[in-house]
Amino acid sequence: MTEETLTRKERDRRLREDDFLRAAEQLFGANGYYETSMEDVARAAEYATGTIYRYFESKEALYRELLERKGHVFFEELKKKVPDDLSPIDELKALLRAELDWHFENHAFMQIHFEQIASRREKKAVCDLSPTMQEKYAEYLARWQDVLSRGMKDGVFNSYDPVIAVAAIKGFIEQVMHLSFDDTFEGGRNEVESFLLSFLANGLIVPKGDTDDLT
Amino acid sequence: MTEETLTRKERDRRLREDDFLRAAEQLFGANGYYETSMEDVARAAEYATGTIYRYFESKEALYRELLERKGHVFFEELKKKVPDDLSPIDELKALLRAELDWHFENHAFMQIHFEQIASRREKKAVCDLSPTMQEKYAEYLARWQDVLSRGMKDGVFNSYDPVIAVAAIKGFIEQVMHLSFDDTFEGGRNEVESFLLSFLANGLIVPKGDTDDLT
Amino acid sequence: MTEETLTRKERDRRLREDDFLRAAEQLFGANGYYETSMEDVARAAEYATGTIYRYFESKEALYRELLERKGHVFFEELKKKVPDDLSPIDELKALLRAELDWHFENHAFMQIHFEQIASRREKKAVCDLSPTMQEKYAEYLARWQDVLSRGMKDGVFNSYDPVIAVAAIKGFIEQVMHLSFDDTFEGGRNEVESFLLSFLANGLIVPKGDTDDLT
Amino acid sequence: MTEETLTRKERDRRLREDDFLRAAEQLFGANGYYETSMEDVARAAEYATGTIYRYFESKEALYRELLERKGHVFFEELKKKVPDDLSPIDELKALLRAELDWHFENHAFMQIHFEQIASRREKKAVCDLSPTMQEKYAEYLARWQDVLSRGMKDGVFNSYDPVIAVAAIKGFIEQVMHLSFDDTFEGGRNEVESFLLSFLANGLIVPKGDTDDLT
DNA sequence: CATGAATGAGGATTCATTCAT
DNA sequence: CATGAATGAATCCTCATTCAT
Repeated sequence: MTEETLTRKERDRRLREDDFLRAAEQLFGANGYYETSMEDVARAAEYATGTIYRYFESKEALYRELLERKGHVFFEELKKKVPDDLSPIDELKALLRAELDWHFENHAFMQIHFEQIASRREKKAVCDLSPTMQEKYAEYLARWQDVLSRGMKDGVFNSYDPVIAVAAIKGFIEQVMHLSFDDTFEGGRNEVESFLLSFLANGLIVPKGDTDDLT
Repeated sequence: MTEETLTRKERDRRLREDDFLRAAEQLFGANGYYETSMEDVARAAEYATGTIYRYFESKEALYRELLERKGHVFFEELKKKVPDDLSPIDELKALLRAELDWHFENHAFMQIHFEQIASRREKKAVCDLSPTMQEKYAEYLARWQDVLSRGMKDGVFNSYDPVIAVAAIKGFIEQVMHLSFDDTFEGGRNEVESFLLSFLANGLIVPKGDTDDLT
Repeated sequence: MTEETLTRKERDRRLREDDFLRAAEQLFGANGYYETSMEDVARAAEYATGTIYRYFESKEALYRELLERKGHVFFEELKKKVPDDLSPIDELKALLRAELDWHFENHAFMQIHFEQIASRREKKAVCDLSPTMQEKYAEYLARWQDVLSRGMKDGVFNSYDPVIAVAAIKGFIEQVMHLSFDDTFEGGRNEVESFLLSFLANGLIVPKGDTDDLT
Repeated sequence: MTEETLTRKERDRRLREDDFLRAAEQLFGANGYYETSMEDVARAAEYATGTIYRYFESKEALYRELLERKGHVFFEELKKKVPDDLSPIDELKALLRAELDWHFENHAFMQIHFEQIASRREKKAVCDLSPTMQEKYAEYLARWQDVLSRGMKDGVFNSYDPVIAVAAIKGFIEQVMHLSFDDTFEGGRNEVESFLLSFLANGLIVPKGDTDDLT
């Protein structure tokens, strides 16, 4: 009985938290962290200003929690969608598809993520992530690097410094994603996906017989 | 005489403006727009707070002017460094090198640019650029697209939607740039450049005899 | 039956009230009125926040009630411990001892009392006492004054304005009490009592033959 | 020239600070720390709310500065008014008079002091004083204790624990002061002074031949 | 009657902007 | 034209109090 009560309470609490997190996601995503006031979030969530503070210690805590929760979900989905016994090429494709899924389904959050990422260097990020989340993110990058490294060792990928290559591929994906939310761009998810795979496969420049060396 | 006076005034005015823009560039770059106060800028520029307002209407105007001026310089340099009579491949290389030069010489500004870019979509960008600058930026993208299109037509580049391809290449460059300013990354300008060219030439995936089709 | 029910209800009500008053006494005493929230009180009393308001109209009412009840108890004890047929000297001693007893047994409350006293003048006291309690307090001061007056008339006390003398003696007692709760002070109840009595008897300054007049 | 400018600036700054400190003294004194808002202080000082923050970091800092400055002045006056080559009795009298002067001339401040003192024990004081001021206060208490100790050694004062005796005398003075600001009390500064000296000299209880021991 | 989530007015603080000197 | 003190709107956050369950 006590247990059920607690559970219900816990569930209720979660529901409220989610109300605020959802509202925060939309607003931070649409207007940015600094251009969103706690009152905005409260109003969007249809609560009074003070109510947020029963669930989140501060604006920063709300923001951090949003990053944490969403990050958690992202990594969970990744785990589900990308088995770890694939060949490098298949894993690359699976990772790419999982990212695309995520981007297309979490547009507002990705805006926040980009804002966070853009200011990650130097000291200007709104907040630091929890050690747990930092670690998860590091693991995630490590996975990308690992996929590339394995593929290079197997000879199915060209050889690059995996650290650079991962950064490059991710920037590449991100820009294409950005683009795909631009009103002027007409392609859909499929165009984007096939472009990415094709580009990764063939690069930009057509090999020209014996002289395919650019540098 | 009047003319000379005006000129001197104009020149003086420019000097002051530059003082503020330089200070703003450093601070916005290091701490972000919202974490930089006008007083910070004034102090860094060694003027009084109110003085900024003789040169810039508002904080936003200062920020916009910074983007405008720097953008202008960037496009000027591009014009100088990249002649317009090159073959697609050479122009691509020249564009790439010019961007790399710029990135490495304007680190603080690029931070600002990334912050701006990250929030470009939706309504959250700190400010809109002037029509002139928007046009220049559009021309610049068009130039990239044109280079790619020409190369595709000539058969030296693989065929993609040029709009996507440009976005991809730019995201790709930007991330690698970001990385190159990361303390943990050890490569220098040359590593970065050769990586980019090589990746553009060869892509990631090694063509495997007859089955080089990934999709 | 109705009567017994009411009685039980009444008794229950009292029990709840006492729970809150006890908690409030501890917290107001330890942290002060303004640094104690109603939620703090509720938690300490092991009730929900809202429950307090079934028993006390407001935070101020809770505070006032605390002063009233405790004041009432204090005056009751005084009545019990200090018979009213004593000689001035014995009554003085009895009053003093009763006060000391009270102080040592109600440390937290005395903190509150001191906070109240310190801000009694002007308009800054947290609340006014009820007329009843004000009257009781006035009577209590009057009793002190009466003791002194009688003693003066009898020639066993030196002659002073009784109003000043009472204030002085009470401030004197209070400070010594304050001190006795200070960690750095090592004396106990007995030291304090004997000091007070001795000081009242002899004053500070040793009479010097014929010239014991200071003024 | 530069020097004069700086001096003028410094002086101006001091004047503003004093405006705020004066307003704060009145309001904190009259209504207490917690019942005084920064807006109240600003309005009383005839400035806008934000202006205070150019002079004091926070409400607490304003309060602390008030205690510090006033404390400093008090100790300065004490130094001027009480030479340190007096006999114990004369020094006692001089200290007493200096305190009375101060009390009568700084009524509002004394209210604040009492509020601070009342909550000094436990953890509820609004703020801690600076180490410097704490030291000065300790020295001041030490001086009182020293006067008493010397007098006791010389045989002109009765022997008590100086720590208790000082507490007692100060409480004694404070209450009489409090009283003197009460509307119902009709005595003035002289009555108060002569009462205090006389009480210190003779105590309350008339020595009764051989049996002057009360305990 | 108890509960504790929700409320929202109130207060501390910040900072872009103004303006008298 | 420079100055920097003053401004006050805007924002974060607290907490006494209410009220639906």
